[in-house]
Amino acid sequence: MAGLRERQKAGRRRDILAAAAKLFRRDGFADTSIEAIAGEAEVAAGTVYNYFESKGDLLIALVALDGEEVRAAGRSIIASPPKDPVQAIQKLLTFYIDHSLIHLSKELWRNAMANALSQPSSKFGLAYAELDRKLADQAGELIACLQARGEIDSSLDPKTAGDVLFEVVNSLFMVFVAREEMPIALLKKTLARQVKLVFAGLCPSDA
Amino acid sequence: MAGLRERQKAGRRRDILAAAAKLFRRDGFADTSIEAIAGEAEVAAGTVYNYFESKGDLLIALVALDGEEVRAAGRSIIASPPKDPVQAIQKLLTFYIDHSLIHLSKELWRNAMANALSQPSSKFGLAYAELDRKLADQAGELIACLQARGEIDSSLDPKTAGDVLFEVVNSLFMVFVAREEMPIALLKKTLARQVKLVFAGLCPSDA
DNA sequence: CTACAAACTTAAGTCAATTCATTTTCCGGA
DNA sequence: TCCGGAAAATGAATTGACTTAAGTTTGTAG
Repeated sequence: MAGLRERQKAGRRRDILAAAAKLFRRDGFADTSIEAIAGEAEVAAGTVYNYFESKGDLLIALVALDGEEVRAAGRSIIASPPKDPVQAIQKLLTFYIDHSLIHLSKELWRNAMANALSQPSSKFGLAYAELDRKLADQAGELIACLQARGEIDSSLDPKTAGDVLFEVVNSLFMVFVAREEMPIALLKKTLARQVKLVFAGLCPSDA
Repeated sequence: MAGLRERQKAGRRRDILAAAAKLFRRDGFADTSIEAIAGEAEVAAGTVYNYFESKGDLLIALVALDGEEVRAAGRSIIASPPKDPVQAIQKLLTFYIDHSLIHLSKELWRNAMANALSQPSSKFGLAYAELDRKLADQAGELIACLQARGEIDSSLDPKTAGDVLFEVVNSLFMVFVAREEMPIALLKKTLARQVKLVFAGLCPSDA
């Protein structure tokens, strides 16, 4: 009968996460205290720790929500990728980038990544790592799809190719969020250059 | 005459950094307090803040020392790279990896990276970013060198290629330090697979 | 030799995340 | 309806990074 206690618990969790989302976005991560989040959610500070292991976990939980959204949308790109393989890859990766700033600022991304890095074994640190893996797998799926159409050397391991492409976009994204002044256009331009290079490869052409 | 004050100051700085290195290595980052570092260096806690902006900066200073060492050693590899271009690249990148754990544990790397990420504009956050850039540039130099020997398509931008290769090794290194149980052999194996793929490129071979 | 200013050190704070002993709330059974 | 115990909430206490204001030390100019 989904007892009252269960429902209250789920509700509290939502309330706390919503309060955190609101305050993190409004005041930033560093300037939002647990007290403030607790106040906004109308609970005591200690209660927050019954639902989340730390302030950082709260942020990573938000990132994870965002990640699921991106991943779901990414599927539709894979379903009908552009003819040109380089464009297909660019489209998926650019999509990841464009979505990243809809819900979260650069400051929040920095702190989320920093927390995931320094606490990789916590419940939410693992969640972050898994999200990354899923997005890399998604890139791998796209590669497999392009291989099936003969656009990409079919002797290559699509998983490895997906990993490399995700590493490239993820590394560039880290630089992007680390520099408050760097415009998203520059990130995309750099990404395009690097994807082209990965596509062409380093070995001398037979020309 | 290199006034007494100057010399004392340099000495203190060295003492504090040495104390931090000792305690970080022995007890880990989280379990080492500024008080303890100050005690080991025989100064007051506040004094530490005259030399370093934060506990994280202290760690990044250690990483920077390590980084300079790696970079200097990397030059000798570039000076006489192996004949085979894939092997040359592997040798440089594998060297970075092998050096990484000589002075710093996985836990220290995680915390150093996390600090550099969350405070990218602090003095030492910038130092970390610059170190990364220098290592990426070094990879670019190697590519340029291989291009000069005709081992690599000379129409490619060596800087871009160096960036991509460094992103690959750096991303894999982050996964490596995030997983306490991951052996260095697996990291190298994965790196080898990805480097080969970047070398070959994704486009269908003309076979 | 002496007085002064700049730079340094210190120790006593402040502040906010996290913990924990205690109280309150909910549930199932008598 | 009432009771015992488990789960959850509470907020005061703890902890440790970082700040600051006051006191020292050092180099220097008169």
